[in-house]
Formats: sequence, C-alpha cells, structure tokens
Amino acid sequence: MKNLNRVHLNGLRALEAAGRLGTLQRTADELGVSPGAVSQQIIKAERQLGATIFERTPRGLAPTRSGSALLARLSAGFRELDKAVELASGQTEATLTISVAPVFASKWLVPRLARFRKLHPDIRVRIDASTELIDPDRSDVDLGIRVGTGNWPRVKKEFLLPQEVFPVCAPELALLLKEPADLANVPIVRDANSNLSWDLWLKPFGLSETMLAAGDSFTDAALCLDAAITGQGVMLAWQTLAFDALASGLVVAPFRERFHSGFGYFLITSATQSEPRKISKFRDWLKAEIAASEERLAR
Amino acid sequence: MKNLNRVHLNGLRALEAAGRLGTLQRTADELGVSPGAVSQQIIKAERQLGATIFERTPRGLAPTRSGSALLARLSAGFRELDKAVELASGQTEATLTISVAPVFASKWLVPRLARFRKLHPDIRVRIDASTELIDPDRSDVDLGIRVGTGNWPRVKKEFLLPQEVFPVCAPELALLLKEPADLANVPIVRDANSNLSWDLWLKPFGLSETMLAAGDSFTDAALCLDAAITGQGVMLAWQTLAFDALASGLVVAPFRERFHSGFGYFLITSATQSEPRKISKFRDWLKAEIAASEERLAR
DNA sequence: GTTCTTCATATAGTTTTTCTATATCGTCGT
DNA sequence: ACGACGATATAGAAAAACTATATGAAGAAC
Repeated sequence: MKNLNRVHLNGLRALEAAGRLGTLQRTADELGVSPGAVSQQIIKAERQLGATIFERTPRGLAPTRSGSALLARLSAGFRELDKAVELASGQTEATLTISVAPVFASKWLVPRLARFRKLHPDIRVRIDASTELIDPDRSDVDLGIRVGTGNWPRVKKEFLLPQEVFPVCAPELALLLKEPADLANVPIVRDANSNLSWDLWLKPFGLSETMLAAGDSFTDAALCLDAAITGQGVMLAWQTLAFDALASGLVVAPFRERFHSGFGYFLITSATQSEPRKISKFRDWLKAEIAASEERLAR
Repeated sequence: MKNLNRVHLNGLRALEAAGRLGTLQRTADELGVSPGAVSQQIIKAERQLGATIFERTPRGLAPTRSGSALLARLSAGFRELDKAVELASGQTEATLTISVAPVFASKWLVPRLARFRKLHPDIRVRIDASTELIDPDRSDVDLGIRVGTGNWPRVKKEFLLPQEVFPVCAPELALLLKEPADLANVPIVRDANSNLSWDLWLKPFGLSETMLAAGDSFTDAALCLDAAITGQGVMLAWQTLAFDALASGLVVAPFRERFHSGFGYFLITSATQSEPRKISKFRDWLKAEIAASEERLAR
C-alpha cells in the first residue's frame, strides 16, 4: 500500500467527489467544506500524482482522458470504504453484543431471546459465549452477564439476582427423597469444574457432603443437568440452570429449600461510556424475565 | 458517500494497516509516522465509528469479532485506491500524450512512430489528434506540435522547422510542367480550410493565383493529397504533408523551389512544469527524424 | 455588445489537526 | 525480579487544512 503514501487521502477523496459531481461547489457541499478548500485539495493531489486529472472548463471540472481511468478506480475504492463505515457504525448501533457463560446462555438466555427479539425487532443480538471476564471498554462487547462476588474492577456492576442452589433430579428418583438425609441413598452427579459445594445446601440440615454417594462426574453443568434428566442421579442446581427443565417437568426439586451460594448474577457494562438505548432496553427486558422466572419458581 | 464524513480517512487507513500488521510499530513504519501518532489516529477513528475495532493485547492489536468485518472491507477499499494511484502515476511516467493536428499525425507522425517505439519501448505514446491549441498545464497532454507563427501565450515554444510550400502532383501530370507558368494549364486541387495561398509560391516568379484554373476543392489537406496522387490536379503542399508520398513516388515535385509560408512548426510544452525524461527523449527523436526528412527532400 | 452569472483559483491569516518526544503502565519471558 | 515489548497519556511544536476575500475567465441573457 506504499503508493498511498505519496498522495494525501483527502485529496483523493476530493478528486473522486469532484469527478462525480462536476463542480467545486457541489463537491464542497458533499465534503462539508468551502469550495476554495476543495480547489486546493485537488491541485495538491494533482501535483502529488504528477498528472492533470481535470480540465477546467467554464462550467466546472471535466476529467481528462487519463483522469477518467483514475476516477473510476477511486470511486470504486471509496464506495467500498463508505460501505465499510456504514456497516460498521450501523452494526454498532443495531447490534447488541452480550458476553455470557455458555451454560447460562444455553439453559436460560437463548431460549428467552426470541421474546426480546419480538419486543425490539430492530436490535440484533450477538451472543459471545465465553467464560473469560471481558472488559466492555476494551472489546466490542456491549454488556456481560457474570456470576461472582461482584468484585471486578473498572466496570459498572449491577446486581441482578442471588444465585441459590438446590437439588434437582428426575421425577422417578424424587420418589425416594422424603427428607434431605435420603440423599445419602441415591447417586449424585457432579460438575467437576464447579466451585459450588453440596455443603452449601446440606449444612443447614446438619448434614455434610461426605455422606453422599459417589456418582458420575462431568466437566460442564449442562451435561450434569442432562444426566439428572435421564435419571442418573441428583445434582446441585441453581435457578437459571434448572428453570426450564423444572417448568417442563423434566426434573423436579424434591425439596423447596434454596440457599445462597455466596455468588450473584451481575450485569456488567462500561463504567465510562455513555449507555446506548439498546443496552437499557436489554436491561429492562432482562430484569422482567428474571422476575417472571423467580415468581414461577417460588410457587 | 456521506458516511465517510463521519470518520477521518487517515484514521481508517491507520485501522486498516494496523489490522494487517498487528502492532503500532510496524504500522507506523508503513505510514511513515511515529507509533504515538498511529495510536491517536486509531483511538480517534474508533471514537468516530462508535465501535471498538481492536482489543489491546500484550503483543499488539487484535481485531475484535465485529472489527474484522470492517477491516476486511477497509483493506479491499484501500487496495483499490492504492492500485488507482499506482496506475495513475505509473501511466503518467510511461505514457506520453501528444497533441497534433490530424493531418500532421496521419501523414507524417504516425508512420514514423514505430521507430520511436523501437527506440524507447518503455514509453507508450498516445496521440490526441485535434486542431484546438492545447495548454499542457491545463490538460493531460504532455506536448503538442503546432503550426503557426509561434505567438502562443503561457507555453514553452521550440522552433522545429519552417513550413515551406511547393507544388506536387502525379508523375504523369508533371510531364506537362516545364516551368511555373505551365501551372495555368493544369487543374488545381485546393484545401478549402487552408490559410495558405498559391501566391506564396507564385509571387517570386512574377505570377499570381488568378491565372490558375479552377479545380476540385476539399475540406482537408489529406484529401487534397489523395486527389493529387490520383492525378486530379496539382496541389500546394508542404514538407511534412508530402514527404512520404514523394519518397514512395506517388507524387513528384515538378519544381525544386520551396518558399516559406510564414508559419513554422513548433514543439509546445509546459512553461512551468519540469520536463520529464519521456519528453526530452521524444524531442531528440523528433528533431532527428525532421533532419532526416529534410535531408532526403533536399536531394 | 454589455452586463450577469457561474466557475475556478490566488493569497493571507487563522484555526485545526497531526506529529514528535517523553513518560507511564501492563504483560510476558527469562 | 528484571528487561523487553507494546499501548497510551500529555504537552508542545509543526504542519496541514480551512475560511474569506479578491481576481480572472467564459458563457448566457438582455
């Protein structure tokens, strides 16, 4: 691209526009400057190119024979750039990029997105499923939903709901569970990567994780849930993970008690950038969905 | 193209180069500025776009997901511009555009151009055949060859040869012409648009145009010559027009006397622009060809 | 033919942008 | 821990671009 170093880009743009529009006045209008400025740009660009691109007629600028070839190519190039800018800025306005953990995305968010889409057809949602904590100031992500203690620097945090844990299992298995101590007699499926402990839920009943039987172990909470659904054991679940499975009866919660895991769901946005409409709309919708979920779960 | 008004072009170029090269240092090298300048350009462009194009990693700049789409388009656009500039300046270096009168072009210049081409294969010649006087500063014409008194403002003029007139006709007709007065007894073909008068040639012999017979008239000197070749009459010709026809024996000059028409051939170039190599090469060749023609004609 | 309008351009001064140079901070590899 | 590399902030300097005005040239209108 070294050829471009010899000619100033604004000059090329002036050439292109003047070739298309024919007079300095119209060119100046399109570029948003005075005609004199355009004249200077064109003259300078012609000098840098070492070629005369326009003949000056009493009615404006007429491309020379060899100038026409240049102008055609310049037009093609600038059209491409224009389209690039249009798409890029149009996209940032209309596309909401959300960073969420894969499990939350697949088990809770994605199944509900269709409703958001219906509510705001002009906003395109792009889900960036990853476990890394992202900085909305240093990526193209508009907002994140993360589980944790809320101890993240340099971002704006908004508490959504406390994570509460409770056992779930297939309905057949639930028949064996009259009281918490019965958990010792059924298989347990575990998420090997989870930082949640059964003690969180057992302690209030005076029980401990050591009494539980061994069982299958998975590297992902979603896989655990699938195992629980097929009756392979009881899992320690939480609201957003289990809600849809509970609602459709694939699993049941044999005990009503839910206990705080110590973590919470937070909405993460930029601490510095002003908030566009698409973000506030999503926040509103998200809170309403959470409230609706919680309400149904509490019944 | 109004989208381009919202983003400064140098910023887009910085984005494109950084996306391709990965670090500020390399980008700065390509653009010929300091890394700090590039950093500012990129940040500014991102703000104008309202989008984050790069994630800053410890190893440089990595395009975001949505940034990649933009960068791909920007690259395409700038490649096009780069090619445009390359071709335009390459062309001006390698293409010599010459403005000449159609008659001179067809009867003298074009038949000799093959030799110039052989001498300088790297220089492409483009002939712009027109009768209008061209200003090399206001068109893409590099040089002109014009007949006149040399009284043209704002251009550099270089005398090539005096225009000298003399009668030519088909060999059969020449048998009837022993002395100038015999011209009264043969048909005369005239160029209706010419500003040359038979008196120019007749006066020195004490003769006058009134004694000449009427004959066919044409709107173009080349057509007159064709008529003379086919024996339709005698025409008042000049060196560059008749040379090739004389050399091949299609016409003859029944009298050796040649008289100055008062006009001359001039090489016209820009008075202000510095002269590129292609022009000086053409001048050298042109003078040599003229000398060779004159020498053969004098024999 | 004269006047008017429509163009482009020259010039000078101002405003704006861009650039450099330096310092700082973060991350990685040794 | 230390050095290397990379991005950014900042302030001052340099360069570029812009405005406003005047000028000249060429058609168009009366």
